[in-house]
Amino acid sequence: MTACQGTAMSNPASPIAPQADDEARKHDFARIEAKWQRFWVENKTFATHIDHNKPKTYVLDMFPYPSGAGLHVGHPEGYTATDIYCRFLRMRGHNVLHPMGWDAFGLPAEQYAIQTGTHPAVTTQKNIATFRRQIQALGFSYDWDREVDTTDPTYYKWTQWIFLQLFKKGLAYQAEIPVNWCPALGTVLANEEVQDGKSERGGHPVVRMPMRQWMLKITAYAEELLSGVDTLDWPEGIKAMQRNWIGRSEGAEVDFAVEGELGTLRVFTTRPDTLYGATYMVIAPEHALLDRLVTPDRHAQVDAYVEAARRKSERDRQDAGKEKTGVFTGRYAVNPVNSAKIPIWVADYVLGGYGTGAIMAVPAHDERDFAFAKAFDLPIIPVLSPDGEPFAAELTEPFTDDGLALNSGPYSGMTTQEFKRRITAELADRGIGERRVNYKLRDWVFSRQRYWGEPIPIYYPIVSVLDGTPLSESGLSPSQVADMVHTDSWRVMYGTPLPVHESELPLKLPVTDDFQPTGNSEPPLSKCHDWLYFERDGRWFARETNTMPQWAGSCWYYLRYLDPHNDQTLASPEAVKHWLPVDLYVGGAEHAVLHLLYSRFWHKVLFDLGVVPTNEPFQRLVNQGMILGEDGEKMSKSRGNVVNPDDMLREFGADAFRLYEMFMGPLEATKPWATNGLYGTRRFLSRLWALYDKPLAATAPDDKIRRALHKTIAKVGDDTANLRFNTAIAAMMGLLNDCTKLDVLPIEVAENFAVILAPYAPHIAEELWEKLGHEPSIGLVPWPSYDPALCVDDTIEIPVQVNGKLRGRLVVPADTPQDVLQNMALADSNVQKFTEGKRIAKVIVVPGKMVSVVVVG
RNA sequence: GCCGGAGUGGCGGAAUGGUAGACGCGGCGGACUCAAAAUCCGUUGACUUUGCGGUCGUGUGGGUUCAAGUCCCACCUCCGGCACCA
Repeated sequence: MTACQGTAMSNPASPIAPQADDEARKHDFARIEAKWQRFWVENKTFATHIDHNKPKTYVLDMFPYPSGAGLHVGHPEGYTATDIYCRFLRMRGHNVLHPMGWDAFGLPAEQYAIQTGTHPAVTTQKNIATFRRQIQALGFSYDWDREVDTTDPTYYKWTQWIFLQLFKKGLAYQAEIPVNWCPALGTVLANEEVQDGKSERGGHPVVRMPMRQWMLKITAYAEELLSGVDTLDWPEGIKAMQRNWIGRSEGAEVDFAVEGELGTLRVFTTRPDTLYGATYMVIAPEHALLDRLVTPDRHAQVDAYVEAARRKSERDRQDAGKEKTGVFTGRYAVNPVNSAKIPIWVADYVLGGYGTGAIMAVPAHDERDFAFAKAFDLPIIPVLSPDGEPFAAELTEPFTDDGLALNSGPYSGMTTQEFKRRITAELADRGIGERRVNYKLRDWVFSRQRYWGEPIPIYYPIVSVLDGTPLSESGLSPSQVADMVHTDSWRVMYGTPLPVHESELPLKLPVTDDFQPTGNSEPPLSKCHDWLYFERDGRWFARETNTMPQWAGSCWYYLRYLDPHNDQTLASPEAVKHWLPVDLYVGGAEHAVLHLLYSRFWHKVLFDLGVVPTNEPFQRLVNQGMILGEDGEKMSKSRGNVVNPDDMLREFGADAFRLYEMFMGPLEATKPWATNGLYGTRRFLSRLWALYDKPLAATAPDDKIRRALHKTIAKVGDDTANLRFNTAIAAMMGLLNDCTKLDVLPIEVAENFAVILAPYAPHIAEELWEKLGHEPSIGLVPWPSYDPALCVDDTIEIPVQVNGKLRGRLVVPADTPQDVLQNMALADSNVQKFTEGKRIAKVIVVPGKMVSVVVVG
């Protein structure tokens, strides 16, 4: 065992030497951290291989979008947590998979390209390099051999492959969907980019325009996605959000006959028990039957209303608030249960895309119908009350609870539940209704009119407009084909999508320097004629020019990590079988719904295809809380409260930074940044460093410090296993405070302290380990065990309460029996002050805990 | 409005129903220094007492209990998400 070199007190004291010596003995984090980071990379200390002799644990971070701004302090919060956890599990003998990669397709790189002409691939690689450098500077134990990049063709080959499987299963289809088209910008905008019907940037008008889009039929998995939520070890809030997003609701569809031989209008309702109270009907402005329903005298009004509704963006239609608008169509329908004649209105509070796009309105028992009926003076007829008795006065608000029916013919007096069951059955018998389950969840619009995304591996025949014959002229150039398609005699047969053969994947994104919007509604790829048009077997075809959304690459990246270099399959069966599911997934709550839902959807499809062995991808999910600025506000450039990790690392070092990020509070909590706190963790490390300058003692530590050590090992192990990093660090600070008082440092303490610190502050731990004469890496040392007997004190302090108030403390051996405690408590002079002259009604003694005396009088 | 989470010193936070405020930041006092920084030692919930001690104290109001930050009921505030889904 090498003694610490720090025993330099004996140095002959030249006036300068002691100072220089002090300097040399300081914790030089910059040198130490660089040294060990290099060591880990060069020795591939954290490269992971399948090892069936150890329990496997797959710990996943949400991989970042490598933005130009670089890392902010929020990123390393989750990454530090998982790193500590992984290092800890390795020391506990687990086979740990812990990878990192880049979610690198996306809008910012493309916008930057439009502004500067720099190709998105260049920007992306530069940003990735920055992120990688920053992440590595934090000393994380990722297996860098498994790094993935969603923009790498060897990666998106498999994103495309998954799309083809979806297509072949009928889960990918095309539809005309209204999008936000901004003619001035010549581009399609996301809902977030539109405000008050104007583009967020520039304030140009935006119109809703139907456009051909690729859709994924996530609704086919609605039920499975919903029921699967129950099996997940996720925060309740996130699970609730997923359930809410899927939005299952049970009810019935009912046909209403429309007057004038116009057939029937079908509605969806969750309250068929209120059918007798339907006093009017409403259909959505986009309803297919609307045109036929409107009576001639009403056409002008209805058309104007529909036109106005169409112009509003989805968001505006919602932002308009609860102010109800609508127009009578002039037409009536017949209530199937009581033959009442009720008017049909058109109103935009009914959504075209949900249920049947039409409702029966029961104003007495529905908030929205009530507001509408009040606004347009329509009748409100109660058909339900808490006790089945009519309401004494006119309703001032709708009664929406369950209760007993009234005014409902043979059903009067029936409970809501019973009524629903019976009427649904009866409607079904009469052939005018059926039980029905609806979901709020919509199919996923999967195409983007952008350049920087995965090409969708689909192509289409080019045919003659006149007679549909395929374009099979040989000797044409792609540009000539483009010209022909742009005339009106040839067209791309979008109705006949053909999948690119799997052997031709990846379908690479063409290299171009023209990412400018086309100015029409065509995506930028439509300008890459050489890529777009190709001849095969004498016929000409056009490729799909839409690209995939950013979600695509992040939907399945956790699978590619398992076997990132496999060019035969997205990951080998052996790898997926060994590693899945992800045991712990850590990331921000901003992905609570979309990313996690889309990922679960793809995973379930892959499960059905037999590609993965589990039906859920992420068994346990933890959301790290947001880190706010020092002012308690969300960090943002405009507020000027952004903290740059590079600055922090330079001044405090990675170990102090990691400790601080974890010491701030519970991982899940939102908490404000305080750079001052970093002085605390840096001071902790300097004092720790100085501790190892004390003379080392091979003798056993004294009882007190020994107990402190064992308690700390127990506490840090337990807390780390449960992701309670803040209290684990506090415990280590406590141990250091105890050790500081020592004159010599027992080796048992020196070694174990370094080992339990290693997951948290790995650089200094490695250095101390080496100083103690051991071979690196400390990360490979088994987690120390502790003696439970040493974790309880033999002398304890017992509080004594009189009538619930603390009146004394007894310092006694831990095993002091009950009766002795009681006698001591009652004999305590301060306790006696409060029992004197009173009757002792009861004495409760909890051995090892406390004594509670109850007095009366 | 609905769903989820949280309210504890000057600040971040800690507490299997059993001594509230661990640990850290900041403050105060002291040591070292010509001085300052750094470092080290002590102290630090409020009020009160020379001291021992006492009173109050975990968003508010009730309740259960020998004992409540913790459990129950009602409410208030803040944060996050959803929001005309019939």
